[in-house]
Amino acid sequence: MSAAPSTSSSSTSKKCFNSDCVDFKSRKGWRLRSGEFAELCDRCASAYEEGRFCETFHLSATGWRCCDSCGKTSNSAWPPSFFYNTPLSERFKDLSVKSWSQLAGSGPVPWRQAPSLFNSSIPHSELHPRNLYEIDRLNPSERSSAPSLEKGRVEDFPDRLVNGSLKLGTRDILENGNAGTSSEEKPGVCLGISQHPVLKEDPSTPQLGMAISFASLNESNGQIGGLGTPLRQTAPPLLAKQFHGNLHNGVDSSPDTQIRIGRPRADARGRSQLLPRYWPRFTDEELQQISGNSNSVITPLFEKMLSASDAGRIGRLVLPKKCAEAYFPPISHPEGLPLKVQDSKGKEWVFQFRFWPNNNSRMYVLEGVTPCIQNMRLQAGDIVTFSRLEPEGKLVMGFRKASTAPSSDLDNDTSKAGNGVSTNGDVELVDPSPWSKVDKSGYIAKEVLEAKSSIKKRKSSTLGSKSKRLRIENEDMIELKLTWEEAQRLLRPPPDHVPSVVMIEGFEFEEYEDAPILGKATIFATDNLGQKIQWVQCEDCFKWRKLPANALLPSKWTCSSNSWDLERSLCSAAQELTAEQLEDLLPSCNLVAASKKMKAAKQDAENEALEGLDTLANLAILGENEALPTSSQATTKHPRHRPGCSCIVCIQPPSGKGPKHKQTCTCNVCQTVKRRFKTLMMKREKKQSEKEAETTRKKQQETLPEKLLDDDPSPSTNTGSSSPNKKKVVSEGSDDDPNRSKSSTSPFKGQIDLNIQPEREEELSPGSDCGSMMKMLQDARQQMLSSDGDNISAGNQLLAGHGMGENISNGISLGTIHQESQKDHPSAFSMKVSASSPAAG
DNA sequence: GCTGTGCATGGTT
DNA sequence: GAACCATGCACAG
Repeated sequence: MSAAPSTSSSSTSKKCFNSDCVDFKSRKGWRLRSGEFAELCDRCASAYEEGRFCETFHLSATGWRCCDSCGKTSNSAWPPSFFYNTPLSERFKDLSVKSWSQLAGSGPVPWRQAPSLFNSSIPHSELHPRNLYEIDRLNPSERSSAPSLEKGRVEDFPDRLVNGSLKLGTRDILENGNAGTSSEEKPGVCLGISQHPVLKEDPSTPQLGMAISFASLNESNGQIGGLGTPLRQTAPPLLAKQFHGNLHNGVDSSPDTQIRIGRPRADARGRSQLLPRYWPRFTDEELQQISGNSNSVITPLFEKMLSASDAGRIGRLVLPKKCAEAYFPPISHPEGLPLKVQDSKGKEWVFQFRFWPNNNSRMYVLEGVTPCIQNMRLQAGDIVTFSRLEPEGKLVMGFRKASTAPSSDLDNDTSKAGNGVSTNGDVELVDPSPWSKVDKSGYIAKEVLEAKSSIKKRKSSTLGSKSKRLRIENEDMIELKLTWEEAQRLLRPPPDHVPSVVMIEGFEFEEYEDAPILGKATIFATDNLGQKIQWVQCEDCFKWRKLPANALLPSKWTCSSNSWDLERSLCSAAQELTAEQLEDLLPSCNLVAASKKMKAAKQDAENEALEGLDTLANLAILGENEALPTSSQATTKHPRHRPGCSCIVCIQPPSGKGPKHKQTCTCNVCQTVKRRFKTLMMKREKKQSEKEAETTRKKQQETLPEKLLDDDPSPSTNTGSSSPNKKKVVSEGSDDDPNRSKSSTSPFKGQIDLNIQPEREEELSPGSDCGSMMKMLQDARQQMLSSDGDNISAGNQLLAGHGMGENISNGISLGTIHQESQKDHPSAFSMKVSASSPAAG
């Protein structure tokens, strides 16, 4: 076997991709892994188009070659191929008699056992939905215009009868290389296959318990097509377009046949039957993960975004009909079959694959998936992928969290980034919940953009198609709330890159030639020396650190990353910024709180305390008379919870009349509430004391002449605008260290009353038992919402400064942010905050 | 009353 | 308008 490797980079050369060729390139060949096309000379291009090259991709030796393993006898100097446009006749010439004998003896083969496009290196955008059957029906001349046949749907699914011998035969075929057929030689393959409607229930159809193996084997080796002897006579031109990718899946069992982990790859046959949203969009990493270190070939079958029903507790995963019929064993009885599925970790699950009669059709479901879904920590909006390992034939169920799910709409390389949102840690910008993730996949962006400008038209997406059900409900749209300005702050140009600024609807937008970087939100300022700096908050200790203004930070930043100030590279180091300074900085940067809140939303659901606080706050906000979603719904929809979560949040009944917490309760939730409340109160006190001090000072200045006459040193006559109790607070002085424990003169005297209402100092008493924690939170929120901006900011800033802003309940924090955003940025992204909205619930 | 099952309904493509 | 499919809902255990 010779190799004439040439890489995609050859595009810079004028030489043909085939290094053995001295001609100059002039035509495009197959798609390279790089996404470019191999550029070929006429001669090589013709050879390529005629299929005179190895159809097995050899990972270890890129480029063209002749391959003994797959039986190609083409000019050794000419390249292997992805079998793109390979005439069937060429392929079938390579079939060994042995293979066909075996095939003949294997009986009818489901159409789905036909060749597959697995491991195609052709991006989805290059793959036209086309199933084998369709392809099979094409004659060579038609193949050249295959795309025009896109709509040539196959009305009748091929029979999926399978018998036990088929598997062996199939495998044999696979192991013996190409088992393709040509229209000339095996004209009956497709016809025979297709003559049986898929829904035809043939009682004689063998019911294979773990039939995946056979199906997979067959399917993974497209060449097999309908292999029954009678079908051979009618085999249509096979395996043309579907082999955008190499056919090596199982075709070539030679040692050098290797999995090519490439993205995306799929079975064109299957895909042609499937809606695009079910097309498998595996990344290399995913495939690699599935395959592990084995030499198994992965056959991506399909994927599906989990609906609420799928991810719910019912444990029924509705399978796309065509996927089920294409890739799963045929079932003729509603009871279905048990199906072994291996997850990406190698754990094996057994689901019941069955169907329900439905409108003269069927609904296919996998039952019993709840444990698996929970094990994978999947939620509605996440994507489950089904693939098959060859030659084992194992069905593998993978998953892709919505946060990293490639856009099901984008068939381009951007899909890897997924959802149009960078996955490089920036997902924290949005809520990690499935719904928010759904959001991320385009909906929020769409809505935001629509709301803010007409920059981009709404993109219909798979998600959009499911919009009614998957669309974020108002009450779920709680996390992302950024103004353009804020969003701009998050965008950083790549280092040493100066963005150009464009004006859109009165807003300045920085345009980056290269993709901007979503960095950690920081506060830019100028230090005493007049130097531009930025303040960044440590993810761990929440202390603010001063960094050079040009420091480009990752979305997650901790003190340990502080290479600019080694003395403060530890969380234990004191914060340079005083509370006052921080306070001065923060009002203009609620972005910080917002971003942190979003970041918190991304945090794993393990932080029960914080979650509990959120929900408790929500409960308080909504009021006990306002219904929350049922516990199950909450579990499903709560941004930070997963189905089955039994934390205090998720177990809250719809009425909110969940478990009450006593003052002595020391659960995480209560402790967190206490801690936050304490901090909040400290901040308030401080604020008030400052106000009072300021007022007093002014008053004193105003009354100074009088004071000269009046020896009364008491400031008791001051202010009037402040609470009568403030004098006492003033006397206590402010506390620059928000972490410092409250002074003994606090109304709480070291004891936090979970039932108090923070803003009503007259009600602040240790013994107060006037309300529940929920009521407290509710009042707190109401106060914050009804307070002036300063108070709002104070509360928000305090919490943000303590790294809690992000953990405030949605209602509180969002309400706050919303208000400020509306105030400061009339065109702020107005992500609904119905969770905290009075209209909600 | 809860849960699971099977089917029906209705939105979406 | 048909097919698909997410979800609702009645019913049984």
